[in-house]
Amino acid sequence: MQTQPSALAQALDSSVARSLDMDDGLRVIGFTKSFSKDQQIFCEGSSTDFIYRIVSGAVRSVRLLADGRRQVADFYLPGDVFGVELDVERLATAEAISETVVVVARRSNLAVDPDQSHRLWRHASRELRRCRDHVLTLGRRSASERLANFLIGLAKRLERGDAFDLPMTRQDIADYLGLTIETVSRTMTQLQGQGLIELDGCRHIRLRRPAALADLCE
Amino acid sequence: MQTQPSALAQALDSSVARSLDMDDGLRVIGFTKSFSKDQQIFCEGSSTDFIYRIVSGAVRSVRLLADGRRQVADFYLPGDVFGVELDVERLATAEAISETVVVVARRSNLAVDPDQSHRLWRHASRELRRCRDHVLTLGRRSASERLANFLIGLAKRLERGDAFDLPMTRQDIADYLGLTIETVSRTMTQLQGQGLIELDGCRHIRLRRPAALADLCE
DNA sequence: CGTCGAGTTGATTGTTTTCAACTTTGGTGG
DNA sequence: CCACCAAAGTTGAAAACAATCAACTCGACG
Repeated sequence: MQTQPSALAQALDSSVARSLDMDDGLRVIGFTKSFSKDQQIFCEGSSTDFIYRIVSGAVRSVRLLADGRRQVADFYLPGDVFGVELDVERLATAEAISETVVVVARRSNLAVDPDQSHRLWRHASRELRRCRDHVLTLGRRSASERLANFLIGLAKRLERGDAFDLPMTRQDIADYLGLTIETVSRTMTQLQGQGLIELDGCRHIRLRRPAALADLCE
Repeated sequence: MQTQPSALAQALDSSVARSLDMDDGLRVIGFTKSFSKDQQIFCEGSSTDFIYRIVSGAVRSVRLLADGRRQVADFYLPGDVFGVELDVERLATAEAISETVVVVARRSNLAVDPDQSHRLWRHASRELRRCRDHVLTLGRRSASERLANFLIGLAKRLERGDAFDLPMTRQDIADYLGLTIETVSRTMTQLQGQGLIELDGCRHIRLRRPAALADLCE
């Protein structure tokens, strides 16, 4: 199964097609493509025919209200697949948070294999689960619960143990958690004051008492 | 394709198996089953092998935090299919809001037909879309924006024009919108005061200026 | 007609936002 | 290498919004 040369595929700034065996069994032949900080990967309303897997860097999925209020729907980290949707049009915009490399594949090339198709749906299903957890957080948790929950989830996904670098800015975190940047900042300080986390610069974090943090999330 | 008699199918309190041609093309042979107000249809952690379609009544999907805070993930209305998930375990509990009749079908009976399977996923996809809209609402909208958005969406789904009965209590609305019952009540009164809606009793609503309501949602 | 659950309204509190000033960080060029 | 600058982050004070606590009203049903 070869990727057809396409306008978009040819426009990709990567040169070599690479075979990629995804963790979850998704076998994809795609192209690597690099994005610089804040560069758009796809935008709301665009076609959903391409799916992506992050090689390095990080991505945010963003939606805007008419007056500019911003909601970050999700973050994607190295190894994550994103952009899998059955709808024809994208509902959100995807942007690179930092210098980011992704593998791009044409969904229609995968979907012909029912087995691959099933794996694609597994991703959509994971997405739905994350989205539902997000609803619970935004609907019913306080600022400190939101942040604690966020940090624990991030630590787990980054697989770096209890010390890691935040890939995103305070503004991104705020827009993900439905808070303001000031509230995120204050809550970070507060968690640090309680000895639950340790900040070294504003990006590097260590979870000092992960269990106590987890208690905050209920 | 016949439904196998199963422990659960036999336990259903309905007698006749009925063939149902769903609006969206889902062809299902299932059983009808009735639920009384507040009765559980399925609970968190249970198997996802059955899917449901509402014949009459209404259903809420609910998640709870450890301390009892409640989040309504979604409402389902007559004609809606719910309970379609790829995960093995259910993440939320489904409860009848009022006297409710549903058709129950075994997902594994449908999924063998790739065409039916595709239609099932269409539902999951719709669910994801609704969930993402919910995130945007809970993350970034004020109480009056949340309520206006909710009422407009409900009016559209109920297909009764601008006047309809709310199938759910204030508490359910509050738990769906991430507010308290008092805030929902006050916001209703406020929207009425602005001439945007008209309340006749606490259940019957008429949207007097749908366009102005829609403006509130941005 | 009385009771109970649901809903509304009022007063007050508390959390988060807003506005503003200040500090830190990271990158760039002298 | 250091100084400077802009962007990002923090902190403080005040305001706004929604939550909480409490009393009251409405409506359905016996």
